[in-house]
Amino acid sequence: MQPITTKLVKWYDAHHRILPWRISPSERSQGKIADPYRIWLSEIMLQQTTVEAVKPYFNAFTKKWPTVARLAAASQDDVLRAWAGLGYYSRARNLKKCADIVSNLYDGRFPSETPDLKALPGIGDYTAAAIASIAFDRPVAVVDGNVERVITRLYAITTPLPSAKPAIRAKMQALTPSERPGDFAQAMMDLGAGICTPKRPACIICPVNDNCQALKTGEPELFPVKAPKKDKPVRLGAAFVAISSDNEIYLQSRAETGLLGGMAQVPTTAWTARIDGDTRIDAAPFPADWTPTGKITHVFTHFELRLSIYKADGIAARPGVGGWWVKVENLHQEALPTVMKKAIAAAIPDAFTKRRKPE
DNA sequence: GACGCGTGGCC
DNA sequence: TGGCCAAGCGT
Repeated sequence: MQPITTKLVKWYDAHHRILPWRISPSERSQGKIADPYRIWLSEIMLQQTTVEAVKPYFNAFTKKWPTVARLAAASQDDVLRAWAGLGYYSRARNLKKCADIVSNLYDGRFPSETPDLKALPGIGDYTAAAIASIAFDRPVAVVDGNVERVITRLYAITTPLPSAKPAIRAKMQALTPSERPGDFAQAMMDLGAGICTPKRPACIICPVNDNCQALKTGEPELFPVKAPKKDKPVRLGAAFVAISSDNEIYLQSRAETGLLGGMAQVPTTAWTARIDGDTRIDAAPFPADWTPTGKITHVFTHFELRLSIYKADGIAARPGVGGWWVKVENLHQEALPTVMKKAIAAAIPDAFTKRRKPE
């Protein structure tokens, strides 16, 4: 019987996904070489984010900024505007920082060894290994959520995550070949994404079902075992959509770090857990006829936000405290996170009616 | 090691 | 429908 590694690479040759940032085995045989810039960009975007969500952003970014030097020449605000909607905005801030370093200190060439890669902003254990493996053929263990699931099932590891991570990494390192380590890593991730899925895995067509200890238990879905998660608190607040007589709305910049750091917002109260369930308008950005116009709910990773939306129409004086006014039809050019688009849409239902993915 | 950090799709 | 999940990182 062939080893697991061999089976998976053969399976990858026959069944790999076609992705905008991927050089397939057949393309490589025709001389195509992986571009570390595109591998890096895709890996940053793919952190905790689905392939389908990433594709349009990846295409927009590479069209706008074909090289790391071009990305380094952009402003952080340009990058945040292009990233708006993709989430985890510290990734975009670190993306720009990393591009600056690679462009200026590394002469535009990404380092190929994992310690050097890990030293760059936004690149941790997983991403350093992925770039070293996929772009530079280094035989390092690439461990993401897919690999954790595949490995814990192959070996029926019952230790809960994250405690099991060292054991998972050791198993992955032992499987990783010196020939085509990048294709092997991508084979593990494609297997996890398409066959060895969290729910209802397709074990019947899995190329390594003979090797799977979890399948032998009869309940492969029970792997990986995870530590219980905490419940989400609810936070409350109010947001203020000011509309001028010229059909502009008032935006502000959020603080550079923390939640939605550097992104745009409409004025808002603090978001606090309160037992009275009420919000007040004494924190409005300027005096106006603030009218309740709806409520929105938005679920972040670690809390649920319920915002009461207030609207004021026909403001002529255009007062403000350090923000700016934007025509409603130009709102899509701003670095507005989804929660703020929801808040604005509560006051102006057709503000974002045209589907705006990136660009 | 635990926590802060977005968003959209799925059942 | 709401809880779960998706190619994690920084502190």
